[in-house]
Amino acid sequence: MPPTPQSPFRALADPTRRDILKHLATQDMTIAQVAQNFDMTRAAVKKHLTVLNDGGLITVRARGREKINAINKDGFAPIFDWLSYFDQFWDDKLDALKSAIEATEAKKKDRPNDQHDD
Amino acid sequence: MPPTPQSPFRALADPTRRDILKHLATQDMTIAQVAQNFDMTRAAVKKHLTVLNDGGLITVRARGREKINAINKDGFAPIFDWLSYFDQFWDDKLDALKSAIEATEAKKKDRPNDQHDD
DNA sequence: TTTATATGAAACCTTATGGTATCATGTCAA
DNA sequence: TTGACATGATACCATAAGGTTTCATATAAA
Repeated sequence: MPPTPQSPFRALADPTRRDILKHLATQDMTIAQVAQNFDMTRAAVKKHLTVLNDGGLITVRARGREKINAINKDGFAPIFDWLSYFDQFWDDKLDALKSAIEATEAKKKDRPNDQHDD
Repeated sequence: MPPTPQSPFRALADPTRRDILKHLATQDMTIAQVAQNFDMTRAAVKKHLTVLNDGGLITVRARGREKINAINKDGFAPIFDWLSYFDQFWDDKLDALKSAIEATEAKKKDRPNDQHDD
């Protein structure tokens, strides 16, 4: 079944799903691994992962009987695109973000191999 | 009653509310004015405006019997803050955004009164 | 003051959402 | 092959969400 495309905004609406993304940002994880971080059943976590996948915010690949969930940075593009519509109203916010980006890049220059592992 | 603080992410989850924000970006509007742009009752639009207000994405001020709804750019800060957590994983996306910011700023310098219409 | 207008609020309906429990299926390991 | 394990899928439940209608209230205009 092809993943039902849906707005990533809906996927971000739930705090549990936002938490899941933060966990997945540190490393790719199986469903069970994700579920370990939450006080709910694996089935519930799996549902959240389905919504995140439908929203394009994660990708899922099989590894034997396991499903490896990984953050999909490209899936966030629609969010940035939508936010950019407001650019002209938010110059100060964007300036701050721009500074943050530059700070991040400077940090990376210091530690070029700061990577997450799978 | 103080507006119930809530996640702006939830406020952005609904496409109608995202549309409302685009309209409010062009000009402040009364509830009735906002409702004119949608094929639903004023009461339904008012509910959406309440959610947007709870999420901090708009402000509401009274003008006589009217309520003027205005976009609240500061309300988007939590969204940028949250997204910035992922900076280290998204450098290319952020680079693109940075370019977009710079392009926007250059454009503003050229046409300081550039306004979009829907 | 009377009437029209703009909003507020409540009751109600339908569907979506977030959760559970249970069972089926596919894959790994003895 | 057999048993354990990771996931898939379904049924079910309670509540939230998005919408309507209706009525109340506050302000504007005659």
